[in-house]
Amino acid sequence: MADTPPPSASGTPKPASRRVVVPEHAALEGLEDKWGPIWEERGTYRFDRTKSRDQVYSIDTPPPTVSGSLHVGHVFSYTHTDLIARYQRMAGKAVFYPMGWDDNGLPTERRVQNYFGVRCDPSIPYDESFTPSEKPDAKRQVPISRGNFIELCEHLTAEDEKAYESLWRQVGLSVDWSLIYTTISDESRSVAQRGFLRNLSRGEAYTAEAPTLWDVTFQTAVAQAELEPREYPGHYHRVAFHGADGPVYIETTRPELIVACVALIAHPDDERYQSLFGTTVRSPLFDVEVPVLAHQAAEPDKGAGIAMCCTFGDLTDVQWWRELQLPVRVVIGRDGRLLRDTPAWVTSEGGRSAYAMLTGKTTFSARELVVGALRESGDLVGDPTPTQRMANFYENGDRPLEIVASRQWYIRNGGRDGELRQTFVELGRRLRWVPQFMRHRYENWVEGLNGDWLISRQRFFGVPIPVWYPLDSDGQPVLDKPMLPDETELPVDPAVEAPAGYEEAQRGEPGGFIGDPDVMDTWATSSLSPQIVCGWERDPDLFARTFPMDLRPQAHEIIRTWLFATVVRAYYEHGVLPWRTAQISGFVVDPDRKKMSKSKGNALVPSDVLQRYGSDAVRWRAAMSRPGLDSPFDETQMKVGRRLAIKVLNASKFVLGLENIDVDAAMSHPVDLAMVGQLRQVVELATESFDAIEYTSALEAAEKFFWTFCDDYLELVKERAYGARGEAGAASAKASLSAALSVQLRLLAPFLPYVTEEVWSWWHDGSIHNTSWPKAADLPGEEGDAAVLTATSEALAAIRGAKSVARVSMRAEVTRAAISGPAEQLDLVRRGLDDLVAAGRITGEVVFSPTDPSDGAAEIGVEVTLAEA
RNA sequence: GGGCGUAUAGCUCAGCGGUAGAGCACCUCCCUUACAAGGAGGUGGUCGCAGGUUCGAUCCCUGCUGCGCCCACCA
Repeated sequence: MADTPPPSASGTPKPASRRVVVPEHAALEGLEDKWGPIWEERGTYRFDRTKSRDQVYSIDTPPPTVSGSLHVGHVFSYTHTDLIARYQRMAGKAVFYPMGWDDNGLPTERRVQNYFGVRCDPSIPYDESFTPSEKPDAKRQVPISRGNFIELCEHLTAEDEKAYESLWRQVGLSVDWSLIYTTISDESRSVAQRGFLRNLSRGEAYTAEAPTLWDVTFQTAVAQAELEPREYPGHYHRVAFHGADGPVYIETTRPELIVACVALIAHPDDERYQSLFGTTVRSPLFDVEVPVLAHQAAEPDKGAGIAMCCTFGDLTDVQWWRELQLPVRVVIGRDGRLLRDTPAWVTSEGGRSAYAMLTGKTTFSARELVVGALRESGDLVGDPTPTQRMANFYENGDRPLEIVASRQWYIRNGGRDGELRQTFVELGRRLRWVPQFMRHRYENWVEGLNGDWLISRQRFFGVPIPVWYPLDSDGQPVLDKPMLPDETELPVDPAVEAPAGYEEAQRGEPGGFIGDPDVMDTWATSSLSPQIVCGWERDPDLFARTFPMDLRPQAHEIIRTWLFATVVRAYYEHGVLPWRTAQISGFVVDPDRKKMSKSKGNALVPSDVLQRYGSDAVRWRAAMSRPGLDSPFDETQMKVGRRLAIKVLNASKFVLGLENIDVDAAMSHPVDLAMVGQLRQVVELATESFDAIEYTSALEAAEKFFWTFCDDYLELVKERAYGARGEAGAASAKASLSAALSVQLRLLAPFLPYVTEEVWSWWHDGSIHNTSWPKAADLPGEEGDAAVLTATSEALAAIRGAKSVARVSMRAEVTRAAISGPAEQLDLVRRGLDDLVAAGRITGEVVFSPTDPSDGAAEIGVEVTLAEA
């Protein structure tokens, strides 16, 4: 590895003094393996930390979740970022381009469970000699200690991360691989815990006992941002509550929750229930008295128009509970089963015996039992009618979430504070979004928040909440007197370390302490990615040079999570937006326009595609999908990119194979000046596009010109460059060809880093990726008339067309050419006539016949007479 | 229910007040000293539908419709 920073990009690159060496057989194959190690060795992409903030371009790379494999969609979106990184580097910035792995959290735990056939049981002591089974059985998971479990997580993620890095290197991401981070590392843990402690000290984080969305499979709380509504089959049950003046019918899909009913609720304007408001009714089976209340969130046309409110069946229940100040009646435990103890509010004998049959049952069997009992008691009207109801699921779970009351940690995000919410909306408006319309996603989400951000998880492989609680003389934790570590001690694990002033032996003892058992959700760490990579509090010098960052590239599906959470944390800690620009990439979708994802089984393994077409080709295809737009995967498109890369190779072989190129020779020929003039415009267009993060437009401009350059210009000047019409003409052609090639290779370098580097190495020392982005001024020579090339090319195309129609070779001699067109067009053709004559193989006379402009014939036409075959 | 995006050639997409564009695919031809993993030429579209503005609309406005996504709802 090079210790010295890469040469800064400045000035017009000069060819090496050594002779140009064009290989006999140039090919794309093997370029990845050749250049990857050289870039690493030379430190081509190393961040130059001597540069000040205004000379730095810093990128907040998304750390991919380490859960086994990356797919083609990842390759595309990470390439989009790399295009910008490479452009900025060539444009003279010191590019701060780290890479991270998101390896903490549930996806990792789940993968470890399946991979090794284990599960974490925190009550088991650490076993130093533990080794996972050779033949794990995912169905019969072996319980192991938390310590052993975490070791397995670390082991497996380390393996996965190697594979990820190797893929990214193959793709050619110009990441500075010395700037690697993982979200479970000590450094990330320190940052996450420090961030949390700061939030806590400023009152932005707090703990509260509250209704919490709970996944009974994973045994953890989940946050609003992790919800996924899904269709879930159920039945409507029409059930009678007993009122003073007869039965009141409600409809419910969850009869097992009747015991937890705290009120019946109808809309205040609903005529049917006016007389019932203020009265009470008794629940069937359990005979619990509940009030009938009015609330505007009740919808008259839903079900019976009057709802059974339970604490808690769904989020509307939570709203009613909060706004109508209803009691909490918890019947479902964290295991998803009905509580063993008969609830205290069920007082009648009949009610208590009715509950007896439900204790410890799953919600599913409890429902069946309750329905049977209701049918028997006559409180069920008719048969349950099947329905598809929407239920909230944890995005990684497969059982509907329950709502349980539990103590959790929260960070304020405006979900319960309109003013704060508005602050975050405002911050979102100050961010530059690419594409712009993605801002709506953000505003939709922030404005729809209904609670603070729940960050604690009852899991194992994550960043521990850095908090202890003293135990009173009864051994009960004193929750309102948390004990916090000093920032210098971070990271801490309260599960194995004792707080200051305590001995480990006092853990769990009366008068001793306990550690908070929870870990933070992975977003609570990744929301600090700018702080982690920029060295917040660890390396103030680096931080000053890189933060706030320039670019946050990410997928649109995680605007509500990663992007929003990062804005929240940076605002609290630094009072600023964490970056200037958010670049939102679209999805790669399958031919049916469905998002490609591993879980859907339609994901493509990228290594195959990269192998077959080459990295440059795949990158080209990625670059053709514009920011924020979904793009279908289509292999035939890869071939187009590959063809471009091959063309670069071949055209370069031709240009650099010319003898005695004098780069300082005067460009004098009108066709040369025209080509160079057009290229100047392309440079400006490509630069503007890149500055606007419109990499696709930059590519299109460069590519379109390049094909014209090859198909028309190169053909026109080939003979002249070989010296057929004298030294001056040849020198002009060769100087133009070489200048244009240099500029075009650099325009294409961000897209095709391998082939451009290969060609560059034939005639330059050092990497093309450390040279300067081309400027119009790199193309010397007087201002030419760009139209000369266009007109001459048009005439050449007409000659080719005539030959094609006549079914003769392009080499066929033309004994007479009559060129027609508007007079001013013909003048342009005259200026390039010698090249046209050579390229068109015109051996006889050329006549010009101007057309009358009033005829409307604006095009150049050529009538040819061909030599006898 | 609210919002965002999108609709142009068989496919993927540009364009955008002034006579429809590219690439792929398809057809025809051509071994030409950078390139047959190539080159040249060609076929192909009432620019989703209906109104409106305008001398003129694929483009601007309004309303529909299809597709995709985000948010909300979940009795």
